[in-house]
Amino acid sequence: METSSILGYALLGLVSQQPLSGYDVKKIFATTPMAGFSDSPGAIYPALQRLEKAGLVRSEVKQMAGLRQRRVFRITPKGLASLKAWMGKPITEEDVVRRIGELMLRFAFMDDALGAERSVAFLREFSERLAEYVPRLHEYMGAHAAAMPVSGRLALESGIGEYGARLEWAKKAVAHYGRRKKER
Amino acid sequence: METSSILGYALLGLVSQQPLSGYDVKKIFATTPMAGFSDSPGAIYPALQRLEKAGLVRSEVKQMAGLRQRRVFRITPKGLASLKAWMGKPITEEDVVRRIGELMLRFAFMDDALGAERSVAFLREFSERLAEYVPRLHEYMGAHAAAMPVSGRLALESGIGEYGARLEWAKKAVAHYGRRKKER
DNA sequence: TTGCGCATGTAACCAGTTACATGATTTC
DNA sequence: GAAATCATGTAACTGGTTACATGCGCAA
Repeated sequence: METSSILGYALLGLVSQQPLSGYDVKKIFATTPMAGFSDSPGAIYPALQRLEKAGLVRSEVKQMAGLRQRRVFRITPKGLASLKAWMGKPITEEDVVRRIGELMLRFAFMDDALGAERSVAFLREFSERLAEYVPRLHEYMGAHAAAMPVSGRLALESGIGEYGARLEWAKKAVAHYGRRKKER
Repeated sequence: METSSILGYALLGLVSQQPLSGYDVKKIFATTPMAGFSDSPGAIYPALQRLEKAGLVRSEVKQMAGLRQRRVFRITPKGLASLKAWMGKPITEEDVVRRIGELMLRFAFMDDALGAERSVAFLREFSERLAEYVPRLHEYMGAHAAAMPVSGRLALESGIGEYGARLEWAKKAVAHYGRRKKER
C-alpha cells in the first residue's frame, strides 16, 4: 500500500470530497483554517503529481467557459483505499505525543470517508490515549517543575492545557454523535 | 544574521541553558515533553554541526572519568545574539496561524535568555494576536459550518478550542509574572 | 495599457528521515 | 560473554522552501 506525506493525505482528503485543481487547493490552504499547509505552488503541484504517479488520484484538463484551462484532480478507488487505510490505523501513544496534527487531519475527513460509526470509534480511541497521556504530563510537571526554568515550566503548562482542550473536545464530539444517532 | 531551522533554534535554546552533547539532546527529545523533535542521530548531529559551522555554538571533546568521550556543545556570544534576535521578533498573525509551535518554542527559553520583562511583553503580544484570531475562527465557523462535512466542522471546533486554551494560558501566565513581581 | 488575479509549472537548494555503521562501557 | 546502553557519526533519499517563469483574461 502506497503511503504519502501528511501533505499527500491532506490533498487526498480534499479531493475525496470534491474534484479540485491545484489552484483550488492553494486557495483552501491560503484562506481557510486548514492552515499549517503551505500554499506555495512548489509544494502543491509536485505533491499532486506524485499522487497521480502513484495512481491515487487522476487528473483531466478542463477548459471552462471563458476561463483558462484548469487541471482538475479527483480521487481513484486506489486513492480512496489508501486514505481509508491511513485513517483507520490504530492510534498509538507516539501519534498523540508527536503527531497530534496528523491525528486531527485523519479525523477531519473521516465522517465522509469512513462514516459516523468509525468516526466515533476513532474519537473514543483518541480520548483513551489522551486520558492516558495527560496525567503523564502532570506527573512530569510534578517531578521536574522545580528544576525547570520559569518559561519552560509555563510552556509545558500551555502544552498540558492544549492536550486538556483536545480531550474535552473529543468527549464533546462523541456526545455530539450520540445525539445525532438518537435524532434519527 | 544567521538564521536557523526550528530544530536549530531548539538546540540553540537548549545549549544556552547548559552545555550538552548530541546524546544529551537525543535523550531530551526522547524522554521529555519536548517532543515533536526527532530524537534520531541523523537529525541531531548534522544540525549541531551546522550550528558550529555558523559559529553559533562551539564544541570540545571531553573524556570523563571511566566514560567514553563526549563532544560537548556550548553556545557562543554570536549564538546567543542569534537566539535573542529570533525570540525578540514581533509576533505576526502568520506566526499565530501557521507557526504556533515555533512561538511556543520561542517562549520556552525566553525567561533565561531575555528576562522576565521581555517575556511578559511577549505574552501580551501573543495574547493580543490570539484575541484577534480566535473571533476570526468563530466567524469562519459561523459562515461555513453549514457547508462543511461533520468531521471537518468538529475538527475546526477542536482547533478553536486549542487556540482558546492558548489564550487562557497566556493571560494566566501574564498574571503569574505579575504576582512574582509583587513578591519581590 | 497597466496591473491584478487566475492558473500552472520548474529548478536549485536544504533539512530531515531512515537506515546503516562503529565501537566503548556497563550490567546481568 | 551477551546484551543493553552510551555515544557519535555517515549516506541515500525525499519532500518542502524559495524563487523564478510563463501566459491568459479582466477591470480600471
